Amino acid sequence: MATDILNVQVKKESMEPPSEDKVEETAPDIAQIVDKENIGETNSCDNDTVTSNNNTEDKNGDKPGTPIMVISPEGGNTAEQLQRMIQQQYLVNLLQFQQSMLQQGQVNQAPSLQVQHQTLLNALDFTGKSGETSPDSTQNVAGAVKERKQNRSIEGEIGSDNDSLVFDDEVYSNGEELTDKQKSERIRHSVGGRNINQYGREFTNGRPLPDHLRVQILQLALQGIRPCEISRQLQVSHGCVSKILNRYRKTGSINPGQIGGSKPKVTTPDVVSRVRQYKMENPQMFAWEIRQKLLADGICQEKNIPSISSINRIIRDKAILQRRSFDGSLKDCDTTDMDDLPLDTERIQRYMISIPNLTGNNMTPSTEGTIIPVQVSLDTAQGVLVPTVNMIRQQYSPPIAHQQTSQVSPTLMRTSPKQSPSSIVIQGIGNDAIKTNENAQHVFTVEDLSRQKFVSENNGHLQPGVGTSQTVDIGELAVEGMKCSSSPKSDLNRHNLHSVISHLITTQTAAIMKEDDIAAQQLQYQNEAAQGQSSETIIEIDPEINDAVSNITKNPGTVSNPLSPIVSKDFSPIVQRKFSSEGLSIISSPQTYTVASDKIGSTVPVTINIAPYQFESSSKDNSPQISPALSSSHSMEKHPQTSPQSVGSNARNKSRHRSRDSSSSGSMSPTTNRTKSVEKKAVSRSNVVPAPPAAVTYDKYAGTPTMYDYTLPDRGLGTGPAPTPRPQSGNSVKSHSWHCPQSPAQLSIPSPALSDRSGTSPLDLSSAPIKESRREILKSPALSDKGSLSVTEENSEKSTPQKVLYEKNMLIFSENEVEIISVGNNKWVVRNESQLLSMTHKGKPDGQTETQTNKRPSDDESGSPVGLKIPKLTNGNSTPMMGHGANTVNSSVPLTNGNMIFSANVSVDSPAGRDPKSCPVLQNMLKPKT
DNA sequence: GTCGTCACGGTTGAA
DNA sequence: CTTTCAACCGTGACG
Repeated sequence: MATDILNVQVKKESMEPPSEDKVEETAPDIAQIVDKENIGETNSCDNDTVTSNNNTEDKNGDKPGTPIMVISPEGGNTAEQLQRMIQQQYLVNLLQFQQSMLQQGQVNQAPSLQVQHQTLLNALDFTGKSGETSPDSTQNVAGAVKERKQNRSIEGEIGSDNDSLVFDDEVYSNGEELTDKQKSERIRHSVGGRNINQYGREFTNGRPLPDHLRVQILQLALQGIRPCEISRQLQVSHGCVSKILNRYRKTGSINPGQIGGSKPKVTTPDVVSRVRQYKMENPQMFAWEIRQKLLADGICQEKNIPSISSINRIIRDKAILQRRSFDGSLKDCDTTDMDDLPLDTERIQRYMISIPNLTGNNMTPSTEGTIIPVQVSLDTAQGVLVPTVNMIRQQYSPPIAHQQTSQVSPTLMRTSPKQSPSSIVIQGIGNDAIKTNENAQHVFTVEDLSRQKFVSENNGHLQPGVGTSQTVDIGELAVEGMKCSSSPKSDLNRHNLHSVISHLITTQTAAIMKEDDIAAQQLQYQNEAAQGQSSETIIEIDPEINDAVSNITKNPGTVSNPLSPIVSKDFSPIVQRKFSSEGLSIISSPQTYTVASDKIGSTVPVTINIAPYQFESSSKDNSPQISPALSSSHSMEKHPQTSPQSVGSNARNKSRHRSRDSSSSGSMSPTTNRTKSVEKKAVSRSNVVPAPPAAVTYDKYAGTPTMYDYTLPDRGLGTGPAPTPRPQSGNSVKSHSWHCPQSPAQLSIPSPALSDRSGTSPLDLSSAPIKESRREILKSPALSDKGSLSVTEENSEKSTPQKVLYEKNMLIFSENEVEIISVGNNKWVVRNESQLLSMTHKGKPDGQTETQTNKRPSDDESGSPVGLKIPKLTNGNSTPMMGHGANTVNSSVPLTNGNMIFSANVSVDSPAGRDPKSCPVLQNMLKPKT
């Protein structure tokens, strides 16, 4: 009351200081003060209602009933007023406290008022030298106020005090009689940032609790009063009381923290240069290693050491700069000679797909026609093939997206007018699920890409910068992509996922192809495959390719034939899983690096269903970072000459073949007539084991292919412990960058993975809450159908999962696929939401792109917002990329609270006969959010 | 009923 | 000067 009045008077009217005698009142005189206050006809409320008051007139300025004690028209200077105000407030606080004690019958137990007096002052600790302040000394108080002015805005402080002290008479007159509804209503109608909390006390959102209340909270707590009681008594939310008391316990202070302002910048130019230097000296260095080195070298101290993310940013910026310069160099290349190169585009495509990092990197859902160029450069110095991935970021977080676009390889972005009739849609590359669709409507073939100036290959040598010098650790890129995923959402992608999916299901379900159609497509595809037109089903190894593969395999580090971007004719590692006999399939491509001397990007249209995946972390067979599907592919890699049937269980093989057939059916033109003989032929051919490209790569690392799953956490950037090499060499993602000499734990870098998982990398999602729906999914018809194995099942067979990383579900529709990843409870991530969105608008294929020349994203940077104008890839027939809306805006938008987004594009294949709604995950997603 | 936690909407001030 | 961003705030809901 009195306190409130005082504060209000000072702040609002900033005028009359309290009468001098009041100021000099000391604790023993509280009774006197009380009397005066009461005399002041200020309150209609009783003494118990300490906070009640009549400040309304303060607000309104015209309301009678101003306490006498406060009014003093001839107020002194502002400092004096403030000083007096504080003193008065302090006294009132004491009064309130005493009253509270009385209420609780603790008055006798309370310390003397003098003691309380001093205690309160100490608790306030205005200047950090609270012991010097004394209510008896006006000068001291004034000094305290002055010091406070220096540290914090005195106005703000007063204002904060006011926040809790100014009450609306209307509110207060009702006092506790207000119902919750009324209170909430008041809060709703609060004006000027002032609100009324559930206890009826007015507060200003965002401003700290006034000091006197803080002190009271502390005092009451020290008296043994329970927080809930304090909360009620002081009309402060219990959360606030808890917070303040916790702070007091932890820090010994009840003062609020510093509000606003910025931390001193730690990424000084010196640090930046050092980081870049370290990275340049050792490109495989992890961010945490760099961090450690900064400390070791004395560049930084613990207090000003840049964070892992900062270091990564520095590195990324550097890489971007390099990429830009690299792109510039590519522009000068003569590409005319490349147009007629007889490249096997499908193989290139497959290899593209097989590259592990594509998934993780392609965080931003590419718009249609997005090509993810992949460079596999030869690190001759180390005798290791170092895959380099160029990411095309269509958009997204302005800074990142902008940077990412610069990484696009110009060669890939240039679309050759010549188009292959194969009509392989290049939409993007799914990291682990690739499906070709016979219905591919988007014609942008790998051949197109191949016709692009594949730079140096034609010249028989790797171009500097393309190869080793421009090598970018895939892990970093993947991490970068991951980070990108968390970037701000695109405003253009505000579509409600629920509505989108609903629409999808509605429209796509009706369009599901029938079994006959699927079979026909399979036949066609197989026929074509037999003719060597389709790489998907081609299992027979082309002698040339085989030789090339062999050569590369034997000399992985010395492969220098630029004209052999394709090592293997068949992308055998693509593991296809058919989950049902209905033509639904999930295809996982083992992520293996392929020896492609240039950047290749491709997309395969895929039809799908709902195929739940589960990634499980395991220190045993399967690395948690590799999808089960990849693991399964491993066996193939181990036995490259073994026919697919010999790999794994019969059921698996069967399912694999089925899925292959199913998926492959989508990649061919439906116009071709298919005969049974052709089918048989194709089948027989399919038994021939293709040379696995995986064998070509990374012999240095136990001869295991380097694979990278988008599930991989930050590998190269080191937010956590360096992942241990995968036990299964075949599937393990191995790169020198993985071999960390020192665990981050030694660096005191917190990593949840340390305690319970030894083989996971820092950003491993396994830390994310696990959906318990695994069992559900296994039970779901989609997976249990006819004994077909789900990836999850397969994975569980191989190893005992210690922790489920997350759950991935594939929404597969006739021509599109949406990958939905469940990360924790009610947290969903849609990897290629843009596709999802574009699917819903598929009725309006973008026809404006027909003649448009593809431009590098960097070219578009200047003119348009990043990601808004996406280069449209067209085929030679000027067929616009369809179905994925060239104008579709990238949207790795976290659903709900999804904190991670994986936006790798996944191609889709022929329609599946399964009802998408059978997916439990989808069902959950479609549930109205409560 | 109590209490810790956290999302939310807000404020603040340095960059 | 405005904008951005990251700190903080108290509240209220949740478990």
